[in-house]
Amino acid sequence: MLDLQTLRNDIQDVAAKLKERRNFVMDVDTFVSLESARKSIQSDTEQLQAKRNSISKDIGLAKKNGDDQKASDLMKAVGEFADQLKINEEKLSGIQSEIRDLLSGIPNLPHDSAPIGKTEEDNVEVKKVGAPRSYDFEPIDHVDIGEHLGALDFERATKITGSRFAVMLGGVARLHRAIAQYMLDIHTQRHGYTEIYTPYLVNADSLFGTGQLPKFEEDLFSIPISDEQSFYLIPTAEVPVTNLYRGEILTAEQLPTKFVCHTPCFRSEAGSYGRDTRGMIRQHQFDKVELVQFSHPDNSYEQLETLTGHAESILIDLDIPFRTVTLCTGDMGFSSAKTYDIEVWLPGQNAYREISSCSNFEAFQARRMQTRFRVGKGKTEFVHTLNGSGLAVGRTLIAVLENYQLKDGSVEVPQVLQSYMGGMELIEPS
RNA sequence: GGAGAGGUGGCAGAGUGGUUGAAUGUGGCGGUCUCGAAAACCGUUGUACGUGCAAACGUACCGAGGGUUCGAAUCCCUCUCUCUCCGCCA
Repeated sequence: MLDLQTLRNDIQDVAAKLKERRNFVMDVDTFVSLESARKSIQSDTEQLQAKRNSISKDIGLAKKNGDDQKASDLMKAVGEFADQLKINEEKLSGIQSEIRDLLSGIPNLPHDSAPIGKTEEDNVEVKKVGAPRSYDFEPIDHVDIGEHLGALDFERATKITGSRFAVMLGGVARLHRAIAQYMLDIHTQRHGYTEIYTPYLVNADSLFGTGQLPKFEEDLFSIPISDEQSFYLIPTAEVPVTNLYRGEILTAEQLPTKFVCHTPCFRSEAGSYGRDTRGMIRQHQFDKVELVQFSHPDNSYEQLETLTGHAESILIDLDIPFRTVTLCTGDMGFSSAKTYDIEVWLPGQNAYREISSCSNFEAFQARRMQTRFRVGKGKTEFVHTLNGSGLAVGRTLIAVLENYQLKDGSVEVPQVLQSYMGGMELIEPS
């Protein structure tokens, strides 16, 4: 959510920036007319409320003094504007919720350092680490590797549930677990994150807080629990972890607070039919190790750099080539002010594919969640929130399988993961 | 799942229709005293929004949302959470 005061003061400026950078057309006229209506109705309403409150106090006093005549005269006086007050109050709350609805559908303003562009073609590469290795055979993709190993079973997953699910077996299932364990250990021990375990089902308020609702409900799996309430399967650990401090006021000393959380993620992938239908790239369910930070506004951009570095370090340790790009303004998520994507090299696709997305949301989520901090006894201020995948476990598994494949169809276990695999150095066909 | 009891300020805990944004205690902050500290005493101590250059004034908020009333922390309804007992269960 953008700052309402800023919108009131600089609506044209904000609208121009949103158009230029996000190709988002803001309904300025509606906003301006709602605001001016709000202003006059609120002022009228509060004046009437003040009048009613003061007369009501006098009624109390009159009754206390036994002056029933005066009391009933005063009650009559209130009656003269009671209807008007009620109408005003209803109008006001209607307008306020319209303003809120409008506001909650406006995406975040990109940071000045985010490159302006429309599609992923306009993303800017900032870093390229490691060179794709050369193979003396034609590298195959993880689906074929999994098949050779007898360790990936998409058909049975489809039978059990449906398309876009996977079953992993034996060494590959263990490798998947090892990758998650390894990432958690690195981020807690080397990078100072606190491990956190959270619910996988969240309520609508939490999804509003991080920006998935109200606009992107079709991307979520929901579970109705009563006529008026649903729980939602988390699309990312960002949702429960960031909402940890929803509605709370932190102290400045608590910043930055850093959490790492391993969860499954559930996405309906509506609107992506036909894309990445082969293999594990795009699933309804996948595991992810997520990094979340609550930061002081003054250094959230430095924190974004270090957080991105934390995610990259996993690929460096695994010795898998990757590149990091700054997303252009047109390719960024709704809530983000700046995003780096880390793209891992997949020999089976002969391409770099997204494995992590690291974003600074500035106060956009904090404002929706009402997460603030206080300096000493001073005024409260919104925190900045950041998060990044560190990394997507399923895609890391794919990257390991494809980058470490051997000619005979077996797969080497990366050095750093061997201790998590009971010393196993090679995954062979079962 | 059944029965009962409750959600009040950082915390504890009063308050069942009328100057109650809320007693009292405690914690926090400022001060007096002291070489300093403790103790004691005095003062202060929530959030958000609106109008305003500001000072200030006003409005809303006692789990959430509705309702009754001139007036609601207090009465009514719905939801939610916590606790106790029973049942079930990893």
